[in-house]
Amino acid sequence: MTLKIYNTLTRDKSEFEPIEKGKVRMYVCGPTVYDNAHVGHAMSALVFDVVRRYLTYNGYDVHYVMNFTDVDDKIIDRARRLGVEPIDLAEKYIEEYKQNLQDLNVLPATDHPRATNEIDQIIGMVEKLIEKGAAYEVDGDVYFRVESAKDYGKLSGRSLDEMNAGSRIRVDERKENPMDFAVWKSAKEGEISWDSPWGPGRPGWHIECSAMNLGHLGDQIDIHGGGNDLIFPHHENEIAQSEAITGKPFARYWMHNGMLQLKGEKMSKSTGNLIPIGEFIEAHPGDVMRLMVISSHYRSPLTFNSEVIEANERALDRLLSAKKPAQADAQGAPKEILDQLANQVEATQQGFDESMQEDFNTAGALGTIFDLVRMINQARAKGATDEELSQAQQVFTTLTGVLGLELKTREKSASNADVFIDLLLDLRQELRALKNYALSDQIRDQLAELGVVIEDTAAGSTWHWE
RNA sequence: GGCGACGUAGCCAAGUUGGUAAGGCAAGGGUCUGCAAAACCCCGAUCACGGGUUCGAGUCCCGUCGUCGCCUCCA
Repeated sequence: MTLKIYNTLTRDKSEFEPIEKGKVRMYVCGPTVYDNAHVGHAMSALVFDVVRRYLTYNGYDVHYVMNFTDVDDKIIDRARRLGVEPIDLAEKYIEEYKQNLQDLNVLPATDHPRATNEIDQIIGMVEKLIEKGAAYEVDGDVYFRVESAKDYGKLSGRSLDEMNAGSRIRVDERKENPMDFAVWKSAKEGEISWDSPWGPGRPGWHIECSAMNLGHLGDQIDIHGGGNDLIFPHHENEIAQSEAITGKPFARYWMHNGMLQLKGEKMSKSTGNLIPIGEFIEAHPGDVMRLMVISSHYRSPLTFNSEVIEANERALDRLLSAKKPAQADAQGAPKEILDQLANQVEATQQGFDESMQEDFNTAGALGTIFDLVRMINQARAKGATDEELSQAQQVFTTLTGVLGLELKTREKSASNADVFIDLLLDLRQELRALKNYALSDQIRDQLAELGVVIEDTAAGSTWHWE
């Protein structure tokens, strides 16, 4: 396999080679847990879930770490306003996020570390940075000295000169360079804090990710992921800190997903245009969200609106159609059709890999899966038996599984109304036999209004919830 | 102002190293059906605009217009 990955650091696509053969160390920046997560977070989680699944599918042993930032200004502010402890607030949203991920069929990370569990490690790192002259303390705060990192700006493609020149940052006189950033923040009166050599305080945002990386994955990792809004300053700073500490190149491949666009704008807290994951999940299957994400390239912005949601709901139905069993009276399909089906299975397997290997081109991969769907349905329509369909359906299930699609066949229901609906269907069947179509259609229409969709086939009628 | 990405049919969207455009949704026509539904078949673009390189460009170069992201917390 020759997998190519677009690397933000080098700004090109290059062949993926892990540090250690057969193993992948992968870290993705998780959310700051001060409120419910929105579908933009879901996009990022889904993108990297697919990356992880594809690597696993190719035989890599993937160690996947996704962190939670569970202490920072926003958490503290919100907790204070709500009159609760910051830790409890964070805990609540961590649990909620984990549930969101489960609803989206995102595999749990190998580790889900949190900043507050890494304080000792962080303090140790800050000490080391000071020792090495890469950080300095002022009034209980510790700042990273950006000028100590000779290649600062290499990820985001900026230079310190440029940044300082057009700077919109209010200058803190205590800093040596306006771009210096906090690795340790002194606590204000009454704020949650931990003791440190510089007095009570808490970690800066960037250092915690460095700590969790180094602590859980080692000095060097293969893939570091996150939204492209994190490139600067977060990931830039993570590199500076980590490399200052270890003296080694930090992550080999930096992957960044594009932003989800709602009403033509990035979905974000500050502008108030957002949809919580929970809200979306209540209205649509998780597969719909996933389908939206994988039907475009992960680095592009994702168009998110009701039209696209609806289109993908239909697309999901179409995928589900491939799983349907043979017709009740299936006699076997003509050889010509079965040959075409076999060819399509092969073409799809090959096309899937070719697309995925090209920087995880999930949209292309999905396209070739839809080709298989059409061929399966065609074979079924031409009388293929379950036996004749089975191999193609297995491949279909495997490949959609690599993309993380659940494709749960719609259960008849989760309620105990089933027996009554079955009863109505039986009744309707008899009315149809008597050619009393007025009444039988009335049953169908009224059930439809209640969300029950009836499908008549040669072998009888079936139903499912809308 | 600086850095970066993008602009492909009504909508979403793919397009590997340049050789005449995947797929999904919608719309329309047809098969099947008592009628529907589902499924199947048929049907649509010269790729923002202008120039250039080339035998040949959506795919490389330059310019114009437009959209978006980052530069401040952010997936």
